[in-house]
Amino acid sequence: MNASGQHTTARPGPRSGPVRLADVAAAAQVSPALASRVLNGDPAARAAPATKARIVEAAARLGYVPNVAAKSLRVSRTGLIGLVVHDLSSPIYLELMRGAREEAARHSYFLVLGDVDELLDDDDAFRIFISGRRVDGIIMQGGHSELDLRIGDIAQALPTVVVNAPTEVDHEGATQVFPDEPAATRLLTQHLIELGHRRIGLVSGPRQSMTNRLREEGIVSALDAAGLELREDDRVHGEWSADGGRAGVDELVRRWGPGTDRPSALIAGNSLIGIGMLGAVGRHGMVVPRDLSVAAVHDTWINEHLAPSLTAVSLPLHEVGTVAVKTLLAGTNGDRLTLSDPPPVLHRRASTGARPAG
Amino acid sequence: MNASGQHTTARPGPRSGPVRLADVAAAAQVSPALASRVLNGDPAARAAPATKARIVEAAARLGYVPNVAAKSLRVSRTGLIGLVVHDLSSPIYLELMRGAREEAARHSYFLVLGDVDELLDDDDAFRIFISGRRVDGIIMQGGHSELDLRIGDIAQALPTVVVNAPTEVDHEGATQVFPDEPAATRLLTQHLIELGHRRIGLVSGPRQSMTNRLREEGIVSALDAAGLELREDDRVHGEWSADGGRAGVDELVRRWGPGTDRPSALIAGNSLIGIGMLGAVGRHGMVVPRDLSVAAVHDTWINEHLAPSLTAVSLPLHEVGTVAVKTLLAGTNGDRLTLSDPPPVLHRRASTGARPAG
DNA sequence: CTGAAAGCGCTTACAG
DNA sequence: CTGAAAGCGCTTACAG
Repeated sequence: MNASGQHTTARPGPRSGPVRLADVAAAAQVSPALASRVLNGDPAARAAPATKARIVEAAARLGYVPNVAAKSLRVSRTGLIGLVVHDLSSPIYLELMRGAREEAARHSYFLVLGDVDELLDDDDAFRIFISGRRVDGIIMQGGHSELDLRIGDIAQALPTVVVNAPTEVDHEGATQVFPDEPAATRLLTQHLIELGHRRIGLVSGPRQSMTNRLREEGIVSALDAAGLELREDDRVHGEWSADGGRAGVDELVRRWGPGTDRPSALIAGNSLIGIGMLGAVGRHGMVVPRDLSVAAVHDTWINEHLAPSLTAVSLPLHEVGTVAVKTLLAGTNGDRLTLSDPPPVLHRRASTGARPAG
Repeated sequence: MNASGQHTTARPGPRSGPVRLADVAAAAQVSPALASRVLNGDPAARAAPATKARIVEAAARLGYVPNVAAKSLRVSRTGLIGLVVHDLSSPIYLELMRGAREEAARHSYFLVLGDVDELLDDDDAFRIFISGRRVDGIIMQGGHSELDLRIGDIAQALPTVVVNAPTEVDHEGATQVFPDEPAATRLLTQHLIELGHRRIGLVSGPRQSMTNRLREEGIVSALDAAGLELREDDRVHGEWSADGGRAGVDELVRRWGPGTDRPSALIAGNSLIGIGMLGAVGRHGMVVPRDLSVAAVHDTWINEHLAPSLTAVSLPLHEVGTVAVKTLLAGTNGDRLTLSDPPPVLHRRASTGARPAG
């Protein structure tokens, strides 16, 4: 159109690939630099409103979506958080994952799934995940003895938050976030005491695990306040699973023998154990709660649908997930956060009742 | 040390940041190009074994981990697969997620979690996830009406595999992977027929959902082969949840009224519904399986621990996950794969029994 | 076969 | 305030 007749009409044909920032800039007749600043809301960019509008409009019209890899390379941020879980088949931590995912989304972050065992087995995967700047930070479930040993190393390479299961020792730089476990089991125990139970047993996970110890601590303190105790022969430790719950009840029944005095109520160390216990108690010919009350840690949707429905105390797992992400993104470091908000809540259901008169 | 005294001793101080390919190359005294080729196992790189060893050794010694962002930018591959799920609180698809994660890991891929509703609500998130080259491909659960409508668009932007819930129509370019639903419910129904049941009811998810239709198809065909039918008034459709199961039983009981003839067995459209049904049946004063047999689709670990334990047919969800990833990475396109390996397996448990004599 | 060079698409000191 | 230029760390045609 102009004198030379070239520059205005001879615009390069539409590029085949995805729209780049340069395309937007060209369309809006500004430099890529300015386009970048405006699109990213840089306050220093005080272009004329009309110019800004032109850039935004061009981006929208062309369907511009920033190339994440290029951005990452430039700013050394991936927009990803690694979530390392023990076992993707346990529903207990779904709520935690959910909380973490939601909070991440609020910050325009996405979650990348890692598996503890795989990461430990595959050195390459471990290195890529941890040191390959594949993620900006990592949230991992504590309580896995082998992985716990490496938390220090991991935290050195990457912002790290350990959730849920506190570890023995503090780890240089790793933040820990977990629910107030003793408060939860205290509540559960008090409920049973109020129902008249004087001897209360426990089926839980590995005895030495921090999680078990904290949960026992709450039980013992509540019993203690009532002048009662958690007897050595009334506790069984095993797996954190329904099978563990079943095995625990089997073991207790074996110990009791016929005619012996026995606890009138049992606490399940977690929700899976509780489910297993309920089934096992029935199989031994006892009726819950008439013969034995059962109450569990973790309030999941299943509890309400079990027969009998399972009394349980809720743990703020959703919050653990959100707080873990917040902490990670805030760059807080090395703290140990015990979540007390929301506090554990007792959900009374059909599996707990008054101590039998006998 | 040499004449000039500079070049040998004045090696640049160790760079502060992470080790780059250039550092490895320098340490091994080769070009970055060769280092890249050797480290990536490029068969064209036929350097002397000693040279190769030097490169590998240098990489190991320096703890070199490739920068994922730089690699991505260069090769236009992220090494990530997006997994878009409906509801991170449903345990049913954990097995699918697990299968997908494992298969992804085998190919050195990681999974990024997306949420259907969030992606639909947040246009930015949707665009970044789908078009930002944030992931190399996407696996999404079908059966979400709103998202199903956009499958075509998504598949156009990205290799897409729809799992589990087949959609109404085929989508240009999207592969679908799902279990053999009719085979599963056929097995379940045949089991009940063999137990002597002649009238069998159903509590399932939304009537028009493809998943429900396929599951009904199997039931009807098995009944048909035995000269029986699925009566209109013996089926209830609602949510795919335990609450849905409970509501379904409530509704059926209401319909039956006192003294009426009624089905002697019910099929649960999925595992959550089955759990809800078991609880509800008990609450209505009926004993399973004496008064009513219950059998469900999906064999999860919970079934065994319910009271009574729940008869169920397994679906190859783990395989759906692995096949989805394989398909995605193989670049296969536009097929509809019905998985028949492993075939559905019936797990007989205590919730199904012979038809009462009455 | 190997190396020098270009370039993936961004952002951001730096100069104007 | 804006633009030209450099550079994030890789890989890969291209030339030798």
